[in-house]
Amino acid sequence: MASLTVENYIKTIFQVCLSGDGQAATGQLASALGVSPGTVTSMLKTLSESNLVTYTPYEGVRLTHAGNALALRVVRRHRLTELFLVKTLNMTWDEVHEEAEHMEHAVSDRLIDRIDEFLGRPEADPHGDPIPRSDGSFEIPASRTLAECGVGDKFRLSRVIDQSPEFLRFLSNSGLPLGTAGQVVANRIEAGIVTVSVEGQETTLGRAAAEKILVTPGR
Amino acid sequence: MASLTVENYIKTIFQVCLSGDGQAATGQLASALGVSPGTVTSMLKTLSESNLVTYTPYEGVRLTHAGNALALRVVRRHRLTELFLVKTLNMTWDEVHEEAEHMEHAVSDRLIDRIDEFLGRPEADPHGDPIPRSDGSFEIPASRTLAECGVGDKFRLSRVIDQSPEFLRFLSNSGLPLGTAGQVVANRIEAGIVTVSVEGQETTLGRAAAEKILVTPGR
DNA sequence: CAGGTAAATTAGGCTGGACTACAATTCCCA
DNA sequence: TGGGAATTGTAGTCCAGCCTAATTTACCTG
Repeated sequence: MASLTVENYIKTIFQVCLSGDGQAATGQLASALGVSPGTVTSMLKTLSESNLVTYTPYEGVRLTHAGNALALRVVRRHRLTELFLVKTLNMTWDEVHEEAEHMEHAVSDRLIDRIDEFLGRPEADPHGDPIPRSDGSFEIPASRTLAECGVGDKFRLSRVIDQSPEFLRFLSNSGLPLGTAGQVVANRIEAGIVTVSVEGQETTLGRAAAEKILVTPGR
Repeated sequence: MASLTVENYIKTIFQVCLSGDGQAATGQLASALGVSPGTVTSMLKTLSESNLVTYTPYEGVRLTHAGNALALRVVRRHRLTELFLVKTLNMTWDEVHEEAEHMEHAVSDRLIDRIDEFLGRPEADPHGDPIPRSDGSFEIPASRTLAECGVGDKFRLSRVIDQSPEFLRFLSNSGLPLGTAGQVVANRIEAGIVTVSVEGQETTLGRAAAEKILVTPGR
């Protein structure tokens, strides 16, 4: 049985690998986990001995098949927990991450499967993050960032990368919850802004914010 | 912030104290927690230094005010979690204890308060165990064991002490879920059995089983 | 009231997971 | 292409929790 610490390392390696070149560097893990680089190095050896990762000193770490499977289980627990809290208790998308961060290590896979069934086998969590399935399969739907859209593009807001409570609350307050349909009315690279129109209402976002929002082509 | 281990020690001390003379012995804690006696002794010193317990070597341990408050918070989290799982996912009373055992350390008090509200501030969990309130108050309703009832007594099944899945399933299968109303038709101390009638159906229990079932006077 | 037994404590040791300080490596640029 | 900066790795230390074995205490009974 993987310890809470091991699960967190594996999950973090998974996320860093996904958002980069498929490898995770010691320093990235150290800052993501809030521990010192030396601690990460020694843990990577441990994980390597457990055959959860392949580790090449001074180069990086990547998940083995077993490591990937564990990461997907942890991510699945996290995301289904988030959605469960939203659906049952009417919690908001900015509240659930913190709770799920702890609960993901405490709920059994059996319980998670029941939650999955109760929720009707959802594909995504409240932030639009795809949910790994119980058979270990995992697909990331195609999408692009709002910053990549051209003027006139119609879109549907499908996923939010920056999940800080502040950003999520900003989106809610701006009438931009998940699933929102809209159209890009301006995208000025020089000025670093993107303006969208949603139900007649225009909102302007900085480029950094627009890059944290994923969209699919709108209707 | 109390560690998972500390929370488990405090909760166990609480339970042992309640079911006995208000003190917990080292050996009782060791077997309840599944650790060696020596381990308990050293942990009791730690807890004592944190002012969660008062510890007298060779005599026993009892909770301080702070220790009692912590125990009630853990018990509250456990019991509300159990009821939440039963209400939302239709889990059965023999399934939820194990899950709650882990989740009680992972859910925040804020989340628990929302669950409490969602459930309508219930008084008892699926086994009839009373739920400590958020203000720290805690009352144990008066009751007696089925073994203490006399022939002819009408009762309502209010709480089950033995919460092993096997026993709970036995009760369910015997038509004796929580809340069942019935009447004692025999109580033979020499034979060590108690026979009850529920909706015309008679069931005979051993004395040990009858002592694990609490009842309130029926209508 | 002496001695045996059961329970509790002490002593010493181990492992997981963290730290700091220092050494090695890699990278990048002049 | 050499050298400094940034990144990694190594070594040694610490603490929480656990163990076993040896010792001490408390209690009970003859």
